[in-house]
Amino acid sequence: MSDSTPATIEDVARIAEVSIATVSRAIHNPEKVAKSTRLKVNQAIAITGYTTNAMARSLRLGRSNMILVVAPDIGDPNFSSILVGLENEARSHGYGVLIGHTQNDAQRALEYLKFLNSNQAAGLILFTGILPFGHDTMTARLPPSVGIFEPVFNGGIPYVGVDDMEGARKVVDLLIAEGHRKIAFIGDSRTRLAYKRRRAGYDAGLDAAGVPAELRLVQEGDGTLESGRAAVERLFVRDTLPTAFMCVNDQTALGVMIGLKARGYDIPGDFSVTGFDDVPQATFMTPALTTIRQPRTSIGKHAMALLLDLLSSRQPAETEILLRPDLVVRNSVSVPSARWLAR
Amino acid sequence: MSDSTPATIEDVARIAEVSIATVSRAIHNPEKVAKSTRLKVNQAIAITGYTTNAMARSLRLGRSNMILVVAPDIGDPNFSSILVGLENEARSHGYGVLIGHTQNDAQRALEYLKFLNSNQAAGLILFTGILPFGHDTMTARLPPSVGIFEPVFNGGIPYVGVDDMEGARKVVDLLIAEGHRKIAFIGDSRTRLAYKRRRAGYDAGLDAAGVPAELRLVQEGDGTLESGRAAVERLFVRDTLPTAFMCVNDQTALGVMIGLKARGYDIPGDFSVTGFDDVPQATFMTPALTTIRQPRTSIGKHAMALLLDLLSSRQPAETEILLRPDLVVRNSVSVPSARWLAR
DNA sequence: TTGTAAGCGTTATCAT
DNA sequence: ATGATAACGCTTACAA
Repeated sequence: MSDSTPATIEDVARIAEVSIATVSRAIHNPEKVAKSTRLKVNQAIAITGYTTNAMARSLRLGRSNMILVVAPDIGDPNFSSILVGLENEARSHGYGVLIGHTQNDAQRALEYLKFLNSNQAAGLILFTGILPFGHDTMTARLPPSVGIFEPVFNGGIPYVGVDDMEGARKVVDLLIAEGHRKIAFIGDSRTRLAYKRRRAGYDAGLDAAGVPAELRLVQEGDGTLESGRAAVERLFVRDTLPTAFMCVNDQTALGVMIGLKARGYDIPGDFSVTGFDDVPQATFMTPALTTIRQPRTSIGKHAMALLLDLLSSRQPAETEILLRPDLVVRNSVSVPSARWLAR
Repeated sequence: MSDSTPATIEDVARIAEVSIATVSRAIHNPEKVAKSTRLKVNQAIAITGYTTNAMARSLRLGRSNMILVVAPDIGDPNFSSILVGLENEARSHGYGVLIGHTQNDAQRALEYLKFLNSNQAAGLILFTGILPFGHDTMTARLPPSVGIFEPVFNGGIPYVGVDDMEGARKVVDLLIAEGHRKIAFIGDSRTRLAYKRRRAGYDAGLDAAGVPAELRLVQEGDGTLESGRAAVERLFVRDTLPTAFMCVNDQTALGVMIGLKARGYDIPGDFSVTGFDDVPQATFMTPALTTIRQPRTSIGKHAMALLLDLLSSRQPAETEILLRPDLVVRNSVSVPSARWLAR
């Protein structure tokens, strides 16, 4: 009973007094074996504590029950919530999640490719910004894959993201509703599609409200705290100051707040500031940041579900799933300061 | 060349004009094959793009190259930094990291046990608070394992943690140096060893400074924000107020700060507050929290290294590795308020 | 130094 | 409805 080596299908077969083929069938095609036999097998399994050896199974089947999740930075707090969604969905379908951390390093990424080549992973979840393994030719060798946040390989791979444009619209609409007309946009000029979409939402929102776009109010940064602070400095040099700063992400918003405070301004008394992402720190900023929440766990869940569908090739696979982001109203937005309106 | 199915060892052997045994040897025991043969094999490998099929290898070897990491909450931001350390170390030794998320649910944990039974993982990293699989008898069935933060199964499993007592000492010493004598300790009465040790550090620090311990200043909570707030209320009912609140963790400290602010006090003007852990939000609290930093990435690295050692049974394995925590001085501590000293 | 062959635990094909 | 058996790709005695 308390054997040192784990029970194999053969042990089960011996105890149940059937062949190993029958045991295998009893497990995977119960309807193809007689009820009485099934019973015997189940008892034998209970007695032995048998579990299928996944290695042998994968070898035989030619594919594993692992999904490789590759991200540039698994230490990113944004990553972990998505991981929860990915993991839950995978587990409930009998899949395990293998994680890889590329640090945006192609060499690292290549090492993970080996997990795929060596059949250790049946599918792949790719986080934005990676797609590092070689080039187009690579696509052919890739197993069923799903991207997170953005299309990969020019749309060759389906992805799950958030409707950035809608999120940005919600922000602009709030700002407009509060009475703001001079709204700066601190963007991110890096190539992520998400950033472009947030900018598009800004443009569309202004347009819908009949507010003429002022290009001088649009500052391109790189999504870092520092670039937010720098944008404030640049804006203060011009003669046109905004009454609100709409930022491409929370990091940038934090930078903007720091820059504004350094100049002695009050938020939201003198200027309103908004972010995007709702990072964990957003609640703790002073003032607490009004921003857009990414439904992270949900993104993970959907991405994994899509991948699992791909694996069983049940569906032709949608190429894009966009989730609805929510506006989180906290304390960094109020009406435009009379100080500027007066000018 | 651009075959649809991945190359096997047989393809390599055919091209190199040797037997598959020689190929295997050329890969894993290069010194046991002639230089010229090795060359031929390497060329053939390059031509075919061969990668060892990990499934077949693991099946044959009887163990995999995966490490299962089981945590109660993989969404916890503290988890992700440790994960980075774990992952880096594993990868650099050719191991992959499989993650499991138990949500403190024994049922979930059991599902992961299957990964072990089915030979999908060669080793196990356990985060505090899990040890959910059955009881002692289980220990026998466990593969080489390492705990994080705390001993598992009464020390049956080695672990890597932080020297909590030393960390707590650093906090007390700081407080004492600033002139505090009435220092409250807001603890966590749950069974984690770490909490006991932090308390021990508090006691030792007071003792070393010749400050008599006042039991009334010690409040036991449960590590949550709410328990910090509650502790403040309880303390204010007594007649002995502290000048500083030393908290068992950052969450509790946040609760204390909220409670104090609600009563109209200034931090650190009226009271000093300290935490432990240095969670990401600590910088963003107002005031920024003075706390103890857990060397998370390093913990992960050491834990994985220890496990890998265990796997190759090179060492008798130390049962405890305690890392040195650092004091992070920010703005929540200053000298005791004259207001209280005057009393 | 190299080759032959057994066997790791499965699943699936083909008989029965 | 069930059983025998080949094959998945690899590592490692054992022989040569």
